[in-house]
Amino acid sequence: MAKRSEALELSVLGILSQSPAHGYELRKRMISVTGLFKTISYGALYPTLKSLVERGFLAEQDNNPTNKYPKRNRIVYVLTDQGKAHLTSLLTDSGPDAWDDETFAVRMSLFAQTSLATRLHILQGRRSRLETRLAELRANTAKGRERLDAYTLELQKHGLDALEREVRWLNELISHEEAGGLNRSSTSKINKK
Amino acid sequence: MAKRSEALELSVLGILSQSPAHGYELRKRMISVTGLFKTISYGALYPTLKSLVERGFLAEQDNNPTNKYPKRNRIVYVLTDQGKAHLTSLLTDSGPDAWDDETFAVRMSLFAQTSLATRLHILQGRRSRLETRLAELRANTAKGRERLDAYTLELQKHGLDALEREVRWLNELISHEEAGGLNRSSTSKINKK
DNA sequence: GTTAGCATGTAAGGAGTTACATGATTTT
DNA sequence: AAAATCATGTAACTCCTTACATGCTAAC
Repeated sequence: MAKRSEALELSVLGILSQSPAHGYELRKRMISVTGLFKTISYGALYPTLKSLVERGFLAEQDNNPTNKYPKRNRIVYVLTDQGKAHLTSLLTDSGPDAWDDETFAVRMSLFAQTSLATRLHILQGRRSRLETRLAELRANTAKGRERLDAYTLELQKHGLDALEREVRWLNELISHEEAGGLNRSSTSKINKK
Repeated sequence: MAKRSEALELSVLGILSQSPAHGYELRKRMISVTGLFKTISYGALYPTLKSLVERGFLAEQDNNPTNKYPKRNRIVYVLTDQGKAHLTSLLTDSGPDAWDDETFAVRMSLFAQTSLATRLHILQGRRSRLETRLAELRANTAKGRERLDAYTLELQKHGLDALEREVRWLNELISHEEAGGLNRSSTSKINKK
């Protein structure tokens, strides 16, 4: 249970850990990070915020995010200490959900707040998840012989290609981590050409 | 409304247009084509089949798909004439839903049953959808300057790269279509290197 | 003979979208 | 002053997953 909701909550907590924000703004920031994949409707966002407040993870700052825009009926949300602790624990105990397409991106965008061990755990888990998919698809392609038409073949080829590419990318990220993390080494070596 | 359901129904009808099958088998075939992206649970599949039967698009062949496995309580589904017509019309009048990630793959896997005009329409629609996303992301990246950490940047770069790659792929597919379709020309020119 | 895989189905519940409802503020 | 955009929220509805319930057949 709680599959996507975990990803949503995680990204809300993650963004708020960087700076407080109100719902409308939150959504835009979410799109810019996770937006490669999905957008979230207010019908999902506001109830989530409400629930996080009820559980003590967020507090409603009645106004002023320290900058522009005088006053309005905006509600600025801030992480509570409990919320920070919750975020840390979510980030640390990553179950197999963390290898999912949607969740992985959110988690990686929060890597800066995690330990090397956690990062490696997630990257390797993701890689092995993709390798399993890859193996299944290849077995299928080889065995199948289901006289597929040119279009379906092209589609499969493209999908396979994208998967292989992501695995290579993960391999590079893992090497970098093992050599001290992305922060330390030059990032330009990845995806250089 | 009916967003995913359309994709589900489309892929059921599409697969059955190639040959009759029962639910269990159908699901496996679905995974092999669309499986790059998602799998479907029986809790979704069987009710869908039921509904398609009720609407007259499918008929239940009580037994025997002409081959092995003597008899069992398997239900083999066949497209009715109405179902064929429905499939054709779904394939032809493709609204903006057809550019969605999930739906696009299903539709492309059925390209062999469509006209050149339909194929071009979908490929171009998909491309312009991706180009819009791309433009938004780039604008965001350029303007933002939200001092993102190395991990988030790497993630964005990878996402951008994948998007650009898909656009190039679509461009090649479109050229090939304009030159007579994938069937006619050598497919090896695409994704050769 | 018992485990593993084939095969179908339903009920409860989760998670999110769409559509609606409302109002302030900024831009034209 | 109208239009666009910012901003929050709720209720109904849709679609799907999970968990359960059932039974056959093949393999070990």
